[in-house]
Amino acid sequence: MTSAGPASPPATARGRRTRSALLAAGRELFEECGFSAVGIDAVAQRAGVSHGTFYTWFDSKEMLLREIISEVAADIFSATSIGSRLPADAAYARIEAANRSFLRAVTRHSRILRVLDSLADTREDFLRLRLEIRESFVQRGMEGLIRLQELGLADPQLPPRATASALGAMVESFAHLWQDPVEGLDEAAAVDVLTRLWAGAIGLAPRAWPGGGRAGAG
Amino acid sequence: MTSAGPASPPATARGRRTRSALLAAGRELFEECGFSAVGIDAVAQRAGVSHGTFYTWFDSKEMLLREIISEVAADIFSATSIGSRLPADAAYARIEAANRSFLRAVTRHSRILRVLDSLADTREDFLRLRLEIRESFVQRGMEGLIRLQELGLADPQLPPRATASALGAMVESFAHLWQDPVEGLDEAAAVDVLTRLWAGAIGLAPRAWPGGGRAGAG
Amino acid sequence: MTSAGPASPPATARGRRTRSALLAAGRELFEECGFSAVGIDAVAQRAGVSHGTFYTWFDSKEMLLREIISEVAADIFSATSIGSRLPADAAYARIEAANRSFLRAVTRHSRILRVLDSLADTREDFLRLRLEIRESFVQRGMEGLIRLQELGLADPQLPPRATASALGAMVESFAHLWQDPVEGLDEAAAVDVLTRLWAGAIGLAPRAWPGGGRAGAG
Amino acid sequence: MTSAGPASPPATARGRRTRSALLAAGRELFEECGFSAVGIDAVAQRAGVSHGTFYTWFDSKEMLLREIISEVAADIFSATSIGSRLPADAAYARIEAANRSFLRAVTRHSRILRVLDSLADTREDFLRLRLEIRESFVQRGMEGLIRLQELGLADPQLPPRATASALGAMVESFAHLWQDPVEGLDEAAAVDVLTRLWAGAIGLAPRAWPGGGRAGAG
DNA sequence: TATGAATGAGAGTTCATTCAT
DNA sequence: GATGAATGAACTCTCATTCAT
Repeated sequence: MTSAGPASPPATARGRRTRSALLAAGRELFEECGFSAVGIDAVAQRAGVSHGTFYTWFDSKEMLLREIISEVAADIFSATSIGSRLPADAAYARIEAANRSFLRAVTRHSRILRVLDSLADTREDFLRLRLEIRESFVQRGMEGLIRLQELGLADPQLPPRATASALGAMVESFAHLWQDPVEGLDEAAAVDVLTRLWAGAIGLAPRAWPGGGRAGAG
Repeated sequence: MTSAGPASPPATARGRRTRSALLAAGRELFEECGFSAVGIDAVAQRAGVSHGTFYTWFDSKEMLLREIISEVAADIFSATSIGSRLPADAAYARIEAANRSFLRAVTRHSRILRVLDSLADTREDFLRLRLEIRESFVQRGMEGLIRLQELGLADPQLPPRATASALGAMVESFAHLWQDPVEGLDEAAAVDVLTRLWAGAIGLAPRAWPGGGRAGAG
Repeated sequence: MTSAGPASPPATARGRRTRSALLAAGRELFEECGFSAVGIDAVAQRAGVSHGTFYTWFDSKEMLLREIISEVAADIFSATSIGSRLPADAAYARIEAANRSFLRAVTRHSRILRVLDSLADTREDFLRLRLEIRESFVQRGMEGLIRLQELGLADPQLPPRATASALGAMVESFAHLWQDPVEGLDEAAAVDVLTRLWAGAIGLAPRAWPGGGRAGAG
Repeated sequence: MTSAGPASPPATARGRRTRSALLAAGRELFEECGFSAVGIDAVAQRAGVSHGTFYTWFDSKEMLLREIISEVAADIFSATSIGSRLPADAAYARIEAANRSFLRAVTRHSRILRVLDSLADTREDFLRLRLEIRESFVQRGMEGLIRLQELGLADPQLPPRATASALGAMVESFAHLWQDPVEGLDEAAAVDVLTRLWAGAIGLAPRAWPGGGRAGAG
């Protein structure tokens, strides 16, 4: 996780308030307009401070974004690391729980993550940041898959890393596309579909499915 | 598909050459640096003409990108519409063929598609363009799924549109992550994994798999 | 009168036609948009020839204007030099005739004269051109005034040159303000007012007025 | 009168100084070179600031001009609205006073008014501004004429509006032509001539003239 | 003669950043 | 800490003019 220190840490209550206001204003504006379309003027104005004050708290526009993203990353990390305290045989339920919390986390930060994406395209450091965020979820999926393969509950021919990458991307992309309850799917339904797809994809054994197997297909 | 007409079409061979050179230079630079980091000067210089000449052929930087993307879109459309002349029962093979050509097409244009992505974030018109490009593949996947569901060869509980969206996103995202033969997967292996995931995800019936079923799992 | 030679004189009928078309197009556009807002492109396009052809016939945009103005100047000169063959005692009628023809001439060329004005402001050569055009009318007014003063028919205290300048400017300005039949005055009425003002201004003796004097004023 | 607000009003003495310097520099340069020939760089340089600073105080070159002209307009308005506290029978003296102050005001701003003229030719908004400036003087002349006509002291056949327009234009044009003490006329003489012409033009009754009538003519 | 592509100086404008107060 | 004025590099775009064909 990249550290994104302030120009100098706030020493007073007023300083803390100003800094937070800038952080919040920046996040809102980046989400609304993207990175390059947002000027320092706009950030300062929305935070209710003058132009120059921005540089009291941040070294640059980029550092502001970096710090915003740090917060987002921390939130996503915590979303992907909790849970998993389910009994080992409840594979399906664990996948479902993981999908739900990741879907929620990504949806919550969808817009700012896309801002990050657009910078990750050309900037090495942001790319690393981007991959780190994904990694926590992918890692977890990979470990789960390996365990299931070892237990003979998942298709042993699947390469764990690539599989987790692909399925992680599936969930994440879906979260972005799904912005608002598009396609008539509420969260529960979305999680349901994604989990069925995931479970099927890794060939999760019928006895590990809720109801003991998959309905309908041959 | 948005039309992206030139200021005026070239009337001479020299004009055609210059225009192409600008198009090629633009594509290279956008891929290397992203949209906003590329100046007209750089494009003109790489094309070997003066910067004023750029405006002989394009109304703006944006129009240049639009035209580049038109070419990309056309290429992806053709990649996703050919084939599928396999016998109706060879479901797995058809999915595999579709995945292969889409994976190839997206990989081929990976960088420029990400440039498009970054603009799609804040610009309505580019977003539409982006969705159109995806749509051709999603549409095809959806139709295939519906047919299989009707034949009783795929999980009937899956909502076709959302499923095709999610799986399409999986393939596309994988293509982006997979930039260079990362993870030790060559194209054949990548297509194999993705197709296995896809087939499993939709619950493709064992008798439609190559070898009559999936190895190993439960 | 400033000569405004072409880059080279037209040697063929086609050449003559092209040249005229450019001249006409230039005049129309200058009148519609002013000098600096008109591009060579626009002139060429309206004349129905290609961009580069313009320079076959004119050295520069400025030379085009110069030539257009030459035509205008010639027209105004002829308008201010004809007539005056009225009997010497018909002073009022002569003033009226001069005013009418000048008013007409200026009205006819009102817009292009203002284009000239705007350049005359900062360009010595155009200023000279501008003054020359005025001069023909002023000169005539001055000579008339001197004759009338000598005959004891006009206020002898008026300095001829300044008086003719001021009254000439009055007629000319009126022509510009009067663009279209504004103020409900038709040409006859306008000429009538201007002539009454002129005659009164120079103190034209009552016996030289139509009807032997001015109505009403004590 | 069009308002021409700054981007934001200066909050410090330094800001006020800079803004004034830009205004003064702009006025000088517009007067010397005309509007379109003056670049922002030149204005900034003459004001002794960097060109970016210009945009701290003005939104555009056009707005700079607009503000300069606002000042001019205000000055001319005040010049044409004061005075007229002379006894009602002193018609000639009142005309003379009005002519003097208008002549002075226009002379003072001659060059910038011509810049305005050149823009008024093609730009609706500047035209309106131009007419407003004239209007204050014309209006006053018209009202004066009507009163004199009612008192039987001026030619009743003259249409007030057109008459005031024409005579106003006479004075204004004279001011422009008269740039420097050309024609050997000093201000007093110029005012004298213009007032004689004006008084004669409207047929001001002899008893209202200084000395009880006009010397010499018929 | 006519064409249309190429040129490049120069325009107006933006904005991240610096700094004296 | 906060302010707001100043900076200047960089940007997109225009257009009068040149010239090979």
